[in-house]
Amino acid sequence: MVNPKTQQRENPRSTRVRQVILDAAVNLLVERGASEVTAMRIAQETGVARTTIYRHWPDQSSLLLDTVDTVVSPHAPTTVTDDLEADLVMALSNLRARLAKRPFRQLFAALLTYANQDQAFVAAQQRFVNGVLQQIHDILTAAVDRGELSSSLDVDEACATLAGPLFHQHVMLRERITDDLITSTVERFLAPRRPLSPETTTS
Amino acid sequence: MVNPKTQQRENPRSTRVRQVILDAAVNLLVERGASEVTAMRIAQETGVARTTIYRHWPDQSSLLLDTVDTVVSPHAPTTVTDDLEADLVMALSNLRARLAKRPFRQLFAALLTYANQDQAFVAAQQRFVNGVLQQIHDILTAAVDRGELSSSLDVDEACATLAGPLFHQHVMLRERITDDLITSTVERFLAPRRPLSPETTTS
DNA sequence: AGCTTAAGATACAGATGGTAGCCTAAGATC
DNA sequence: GATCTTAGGCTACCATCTGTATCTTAAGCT
Repeated sequence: MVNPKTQQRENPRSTRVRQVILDAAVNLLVERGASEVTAMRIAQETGVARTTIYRHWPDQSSLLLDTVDTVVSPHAPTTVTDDLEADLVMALSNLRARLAKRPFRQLFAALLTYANQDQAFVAAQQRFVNGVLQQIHDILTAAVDRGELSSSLDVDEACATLAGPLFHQHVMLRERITDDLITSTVERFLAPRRPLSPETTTS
Repeated sequence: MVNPKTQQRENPRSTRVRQVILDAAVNLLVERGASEVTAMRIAQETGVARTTIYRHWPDQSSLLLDTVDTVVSPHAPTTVTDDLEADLVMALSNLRARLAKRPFRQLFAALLTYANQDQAFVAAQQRFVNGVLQQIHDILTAAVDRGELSSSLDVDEACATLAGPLFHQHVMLRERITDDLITSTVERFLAPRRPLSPETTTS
């Protein structure tokens, strides 16, 4: 909401209090869901006066938006080797781990719900999903750059092909993502792009 | 909530009123989102007394659960021909149409949100998603039955492979599902299962 | 026609979101 | 260190909303 950069210098007390509020908001979002991210709840959680929260954010929605953006964690740097298949399997494993971790379900549910009514949340959702896809994206573009994948490859579509099945399994079906799903997804993606299949698959 | 089958015979007035309530609830869910499915809103929408709604459903959550189940529309019967590729393209096109239609986003957002706190909604979500996947599932099992696909095929995993990319595109990214995504998804799924590729793809 | 039951209406308690105004202390300025 | 400005703490308040209790009335069964 308030952007510290554009203001002269902010009262350090304000910055501190706002941070306390945001921390509590993040915690509530992750542990209890978006509906619990309210001024009242945060006040009784932190000791900060409820009215102070309203001084920083006009309503629940804008507070939640900032909270959501805070949760969108910084992506770990992508390590790219020369083994495309191994890289992709690693990336999908990381994706699985990320989906399984705490913030994901609550955060994503909140994004979907509010994105239906507020464009700002649509943008937040896109930032979030793109962050989650970052590794896969990096690996693919690197492979294109070094000629291992055709330069005519539609990287976004490839991301959909690779990440889609995992999302489907975890978000839609709420079921476990098996190692097998990961390897076969990568395999299926890579197979037609190889000059000749080294071994016949057991399918 | 109340199951008419297990009761002797219900007052027709009650049945009528409950239907009016549910209809309004469905409409509110689809048009405004789950947060608007409240006794107050429905009362002022229908003219039914607010207290009457509480007589049928103890709280907002159970009313919403029934509402959600009402929206889960009956699946159109699946038509299976002997052209597997065409069938799958058709099924994915139907899926795309279904994702794009009104109820989907609001309904799914509601399911995700409440499934994080209430097991009953987890089950509802699974019913819903399975319904959406029904066609693909039918087509695949039929193909397995007539020997066109290996009997060792994991049908659920195949569903994930086929539907996953579409979900990814529409739900995660909120972007359009192109014809190309559909055909290439089907193509990629079918390719390694063919004895010999009839034509080389342009990838 | 009479009886049972559920809907309608009103009133109430409790929780919550958001605002206003005053007091006080943190921290900036001199 | 004294002073001043600003923002947080506190209290009170209003409006909205959920859920309950109670009474009246009418639908529909016998």
